[in-house]
Amino acid sequence: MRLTTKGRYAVTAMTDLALHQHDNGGRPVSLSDIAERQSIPAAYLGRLFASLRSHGLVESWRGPGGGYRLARSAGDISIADMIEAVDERTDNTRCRGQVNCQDNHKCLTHVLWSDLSQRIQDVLSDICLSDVVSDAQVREVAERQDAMAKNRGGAATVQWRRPC
Amino acid sequence: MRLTTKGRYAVTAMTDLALHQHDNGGRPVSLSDIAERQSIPAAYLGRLFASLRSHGLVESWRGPGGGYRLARSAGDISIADMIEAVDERTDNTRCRGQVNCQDNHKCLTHVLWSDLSQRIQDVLSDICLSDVVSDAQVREVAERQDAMAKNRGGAATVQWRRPC
DNA sequence: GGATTTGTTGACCAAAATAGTAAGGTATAG
DNA sequence: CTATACCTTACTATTTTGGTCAACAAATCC
Repeated sequence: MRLTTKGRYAVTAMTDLALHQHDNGGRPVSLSDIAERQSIPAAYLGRLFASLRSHGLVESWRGPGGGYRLARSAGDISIADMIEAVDERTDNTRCRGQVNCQDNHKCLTHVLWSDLSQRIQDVLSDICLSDVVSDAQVREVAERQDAMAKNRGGAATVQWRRPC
Repeated sequence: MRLTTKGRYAVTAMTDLALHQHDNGGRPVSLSDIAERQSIPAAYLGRLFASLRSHGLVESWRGPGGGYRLARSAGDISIADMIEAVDERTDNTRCRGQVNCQDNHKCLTHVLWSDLSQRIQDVLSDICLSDVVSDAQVREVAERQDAMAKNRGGAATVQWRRPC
């Protein structure tokens, strides 16, 4: 599990999604809105959302008025879930999961690292999206971002469609 | 703080050093011995040790019989210390420590990430080299590695010299 | 003093991963 | 039919990583 820009984008975008999920009567939140609010390249973010979707973290709707919504409750999505979804595991141990990496036994690195990465995984699994969303600092930034956003269009009509 | 091969090498090599510090009457442990035992390219490891040294984690002696020893007690060197020493911080937030990364304020990513990386830092700061060395699995691998090593030369004479 | 050993430093390099772009395709609303 | 918005693939540029090499400096041994 590595902390990289890709994972950061994913967490940021998911946080934005969680924060705006109930705007406009709960209609899906569009990619371009998220990208603009969070200053993330839209085309790049689109690919990240494809991963988030294939990992079952979000649902998507196509066509006008389409966009994304969380597929599970925010309390049920951990930071680890989001990072894992976009950060396709490029094996961390160089041992390719094998146990006979040196002299037909485990190498020292192997022993050290599996424990260490598990601990980090645990930390990230222990924080969920709802924790993030309810954080005071996060709310403060979000409110400023909303204030910044142009008021585009009036209240939308509530609609329900089946996700893709 | 990122978990990469470089940091893994550092932790592995430091662990090896700690384990063999009292061999041969406490004379410095040579780079080539560590590299061979842990299957790490010697030239590469040499550069990592240069970083470890400049960060005050090891002391070095040149010339025949030279090598490295821990500069502090193993209980006083954390995993975070070792990784930080070799993994020259390539700023994790893209905001370059600035606080006005979006709209003249903190961006959401900034808020999220500084907290998250702090938590990981805490985990890695909480484990020290002596914890690693006393781990049962680690000792087991180390003993096998020692058994593997050729018996080169008899007991060396004890010597004391000032580090570089 | 000279050869040898061992760490130190800098320049350099190749391969991989990352971050990002572009373009064509599919589904849906109106 | 057209505009919207997600979906997918292919491509590219840049950065980082992991690694090598050679020259150099210090210490020891003879």
